[in-house]
Amino acid sequence: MYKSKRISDSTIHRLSLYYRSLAALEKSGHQTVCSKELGKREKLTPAQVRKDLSFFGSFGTRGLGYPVRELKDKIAEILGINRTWNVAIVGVGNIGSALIGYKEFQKQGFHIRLAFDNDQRKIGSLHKGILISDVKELKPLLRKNGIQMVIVAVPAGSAQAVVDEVVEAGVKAILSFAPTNLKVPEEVFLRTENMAIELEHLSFHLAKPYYRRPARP
Amino acid sequence: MYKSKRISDSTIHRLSLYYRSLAALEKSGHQTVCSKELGKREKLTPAQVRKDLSFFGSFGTRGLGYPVRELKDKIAEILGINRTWNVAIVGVGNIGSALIGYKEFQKQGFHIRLAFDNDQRKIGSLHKGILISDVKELKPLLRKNGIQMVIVAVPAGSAQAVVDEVVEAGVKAILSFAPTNLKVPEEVFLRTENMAIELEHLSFHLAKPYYRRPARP
DNA sequence: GCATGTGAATTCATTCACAGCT
DNA sequence: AGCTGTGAATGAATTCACATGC
Repeated sequence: MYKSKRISDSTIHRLSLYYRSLAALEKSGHQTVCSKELGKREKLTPAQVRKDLSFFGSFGTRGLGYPVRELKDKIAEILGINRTWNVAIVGVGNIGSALIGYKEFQKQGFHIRLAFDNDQRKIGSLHKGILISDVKELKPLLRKNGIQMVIVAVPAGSAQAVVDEVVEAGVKAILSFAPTNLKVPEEVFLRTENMAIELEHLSFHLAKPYYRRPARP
Repeated sequence: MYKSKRISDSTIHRLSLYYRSLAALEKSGHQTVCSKELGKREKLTPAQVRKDLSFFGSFGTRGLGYPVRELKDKIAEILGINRTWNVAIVGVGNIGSALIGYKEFQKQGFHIRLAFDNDQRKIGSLHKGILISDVKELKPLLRKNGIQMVIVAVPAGSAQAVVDEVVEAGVKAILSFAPTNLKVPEEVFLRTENMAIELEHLSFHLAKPYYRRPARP
């Protein structure tokens, strides 16, 4: 039962995977699913699935498995995606503009409410239905629109300045695509994504195949 | 000296981080750096830095630290980014077109040579200097152009079919942005990125602040 | 003295294995 | 019988601590 143990990033990540499998199972009409089946779909052991879920409660029935619909809803609640979030994007370059149009975000309840840039040619124009505002207006607009998450997609050189403003506006969650280290206060949650690093994993494995890890069970 | 131990994904990831810090240090004229300083920049312990590097050799000098330039070059060699790679992108939608224009890839030696789509309106047109080919031509064109890595940025529904073709063309490294589970043979290295999952980490922490992990040392 | 490189110790994550419920 | 939930066991990653060399 509901333990107050520290939850690891990998557990959260796997919850997201379970959520997607459960959504697919629900669509195909499954009522229940067992940890073995769920694990098979995500290439994880049944024990891993059960352990992950056990951090948050007991959602299954012995002998039967888990109710698909209920477990999906429960995970949505845990992940905080049983509601909508107001998101802003700073930087409407390559990545920023791609994310504005990214359908998956809408589907999961992440609504892009605002977009910012510092390029006068972009400011004031519409991009996929979103008005692009001047980044000078960042702080007041974040506040006024009740933005809860900000995606930073500006060049490395301007990222820290943007992040500082975002923090000052009271936003507690930031996802950065700028390839640089950023400082935020303790209470702000920051994740940094770097697409180039993903490709470096590939090149590492191509360059040094003998380091390659064996396939998961 | 050079141990043949299995290298974890997290170690590879950190090598990429070190590489970036070293590049910055080199630019600012530093000749040497110690594990403490490098660790501080990446929010890691000095021991972690030394251990990571020790998997691949001994690059430092006791009492002094590591030679910035040399260590950077060594890591580039380990990561396989001391050379260029031929990359193709399949799917010129939001994500795909963003990646075609993503400057960091070029900088790291990842050259986007080909782009594919199934939309007749896009096929034959230029996108940021890259000709968009018909995805029907995928297999022969990958072969003819010596493509070593493929980035899959198509909708979930068509991703497996694309991946199958890519595998048949002999490509051994795939980075997928499709939000779905993909099957590849043992010898093909596949990584799946999911932007929505990144946002779910944020919402998890916003929704349940009491689960939040303490800041790293 | 200073900082690396590395076994040993520790912490964290995963898997095992089984009691307990349906 | 079938499958969950969970302590115990194992395995992996990180940190400690110190011998070694500049």
